[in-house]
Amino acid sequence: MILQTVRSPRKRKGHGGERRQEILDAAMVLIARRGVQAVSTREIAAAVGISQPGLYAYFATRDDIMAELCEQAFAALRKRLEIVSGMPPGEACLRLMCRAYLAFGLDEPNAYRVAFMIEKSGPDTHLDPAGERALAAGVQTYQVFRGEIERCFAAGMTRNADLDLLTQTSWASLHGLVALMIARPHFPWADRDRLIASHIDQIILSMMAPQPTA
Amino acid sequence: MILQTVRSPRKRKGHGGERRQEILDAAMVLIARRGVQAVSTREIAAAVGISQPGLYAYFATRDDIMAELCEQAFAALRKRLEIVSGMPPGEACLRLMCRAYLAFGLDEPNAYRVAFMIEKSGPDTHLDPAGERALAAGVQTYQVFRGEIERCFAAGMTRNADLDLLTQTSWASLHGLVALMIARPHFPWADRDRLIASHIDQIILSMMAPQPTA
DNA sequence: ACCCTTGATTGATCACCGATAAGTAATCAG
DNA sequence: CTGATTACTTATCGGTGATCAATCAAGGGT
Repeated sequence: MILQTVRSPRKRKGHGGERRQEILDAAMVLIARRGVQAVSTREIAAAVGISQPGLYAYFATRDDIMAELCEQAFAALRKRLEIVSGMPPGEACLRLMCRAYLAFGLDEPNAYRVAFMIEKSGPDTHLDPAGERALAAGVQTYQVFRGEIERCFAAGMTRNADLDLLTQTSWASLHGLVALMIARPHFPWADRDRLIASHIDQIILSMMAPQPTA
Repeated sequence: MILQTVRSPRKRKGHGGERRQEILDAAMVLIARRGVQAVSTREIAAAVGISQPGLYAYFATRDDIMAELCEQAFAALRKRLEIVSGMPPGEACLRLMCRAYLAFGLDEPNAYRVAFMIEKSGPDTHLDPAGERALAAGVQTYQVFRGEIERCFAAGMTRNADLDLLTQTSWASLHGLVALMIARPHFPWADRDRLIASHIDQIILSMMAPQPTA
């Protein structure tokens, strides 16, 4: 595969953050084309027209690049979720937010993968700096999601269950559908639109039903 | 890390299928210890006491080893799900099956990862042989899951929605919780037991409610 | 007892990976 | 013009999955 773009359309005089974003953009394009795991630092470097070690002037690590892309992906998801922030609270608002979440994951599977489906390694319990940043971005997005649910509940939706419990259950359900459909596209899935509708119904139903957990 | 076991406890004379399972067992142990992505063919070979190229007499590819482990993982999940096959159909049966699913994923995160969370690569649409086998194992397990739901529905549970739709929605929800909790253990999760209870409630509720999708 | 075929296993090697070290070329302040 | 700083390079390291020709252990035929 030919990887280099214009072979260094400009060199020298790289004044700060410009190259940095160039690298991130190139990385995202390559990820979309060849998959997250398959993209190498050499490919990224070639795509922006610099040598492979040149990347390390801007990022400490390959994972650092991924972490930055992860932050950007979470920001994009956050933006999608926030389209409901101006809506009157209620069921329609929550439905739309769920729909926005699924649309993001299914429209931009690679951004979604970068945000949610990169696992650092095994069972070692501590977080490296890149992992910290990624998690923080995730938590921030979580809080937007949670905030909207809270708003709808405060405005009179009946269920009085634990807000975090309900938010995490709902988020996990949404994630499950996106992650599975992305990761296993060859599975004999039911009709996509009906599946989405069914899934959202499930979530909304659990939000509005009287709390059965006890 | 010291990887070799007894440094080649026995060499030569690998008569057929015995070595094969040895390799798989060693691979699974190493995966549990160091993570799926971090385990190399050299480590696996050293653990069973053969050279690295020696693996390729038994498996065509590293991914082939993973595919075989994937099949074993799905078989283990299937076995867990089948504990409800002797139960009288009904809500309790479905609840227990959901609980069994979550227990498998959370008890054996690495088996779960191998089964569900290994992504081959990017957006190339076709499946390699290893991927085919993994998918087939997944479908087989799906059908066990689906079969139990069908049995409960046939025995009088009310909802008459599309069975595949409901099964896939439920499976996806379960997967979402497991996948997220496994992949992001540092997220500020709610209390684990209550989260599990809430999640199962959500799924059961959607199964028993009258079909709202239209 | 011998040889010789067969197949399991190996060391050597390939291309590639992420990362580091040290040197070089361009730019800018004075 | 000089010196320092920045941006980048080449060379290299150890590790990866995979391939290859060579080798070693066993077994059967004679």
